[in-house]
Amino acid sequence: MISQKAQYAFRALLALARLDDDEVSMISDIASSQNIPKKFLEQILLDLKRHGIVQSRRGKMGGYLLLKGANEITFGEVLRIIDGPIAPLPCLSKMAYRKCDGCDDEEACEIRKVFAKVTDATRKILDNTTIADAIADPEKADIPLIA
Amino acid sequence: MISQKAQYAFRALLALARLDDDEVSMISDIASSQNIPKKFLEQILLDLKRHGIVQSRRGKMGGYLLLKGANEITFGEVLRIIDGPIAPLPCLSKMAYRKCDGCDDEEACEIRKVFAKVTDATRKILDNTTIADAIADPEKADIPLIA
DNA sequence: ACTAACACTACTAAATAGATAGAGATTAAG
DNA sequence: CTTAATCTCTATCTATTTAGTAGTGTTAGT
Repeated sequence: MISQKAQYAFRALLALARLDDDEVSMISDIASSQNIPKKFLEQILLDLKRHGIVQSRRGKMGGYLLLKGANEITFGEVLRIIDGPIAPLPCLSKMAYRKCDGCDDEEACEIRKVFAKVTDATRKILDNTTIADAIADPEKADIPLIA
Repeated sequence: MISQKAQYAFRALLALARLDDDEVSMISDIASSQNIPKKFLEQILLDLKRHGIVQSRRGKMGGYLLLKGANEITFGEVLRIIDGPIAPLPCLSKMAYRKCDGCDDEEACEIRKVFAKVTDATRKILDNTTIADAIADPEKADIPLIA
């Protein structure tokens, strides 16, 4: 399961992606429209800001907006920021590789082989689906990415 | 990430699958050969037993062995027993469906659509890979399951 | 200056993960 | 039939993570 926090992050980003150009959205507006606890959302957006996904304007008339284009923000990228590694085993993670406890021979590990397939399949989807794709026409989203 | 417990379960099952017919393996042997805390493994095997995956013999000369054939035990099945639902969102789980908090229209949810693909891909792999497959010749394991 | 907005840090409660402890039940062997 | 080996079961424990709350600080528009 992905965390509640990650779900909130996706909801917020989808909301921001639907804004018109140069329009901003306040934390409290996103919080109420997306059913997210305001103070929690604050932290999430701040985190996304630090990672270069969104930007903010302070003071009156301030708010949040995307920094990158919606078509440049992948689900994988966001999930890694909020929830950490996508790989189901530490030994399969690119961003946080670690040998599994008590595993001597990684190359021979049968468990690793099976979950390597899962990881590949998951990455192919999440790293090739952007916020823009998700908002776009559902029919289009089903067209294979690799022609 | 799958839990440490699930990793232990897989290691134990792979070890049991490598036994000769009618041979049994003691918890302590599996624990020491697979680097698993013994008392923890006890609980895991008991759980697998209750779910009809392994069987046990008590008393002297006792131990554990598989109940089902290694070619009938899928990774998905084991993972569901130990870690619970495979789906990354509650609204995508078959075994433990639940509406996501604050989600009104499930059919329209863009997040759900993206993660539905992840879930399908993951299930295809985990529900079609058995303990026997994992132990078998690695070349064979790469042959697509659906011809 | 006032006020509306984001920024930051710290704290907390509940759940989960990863065990550990110890008494009980069963069985083989002497 | 007693002993020792082995699985069975329930309870407990600690650390970490999750999900959130609180409060103070900073910035910007009017």
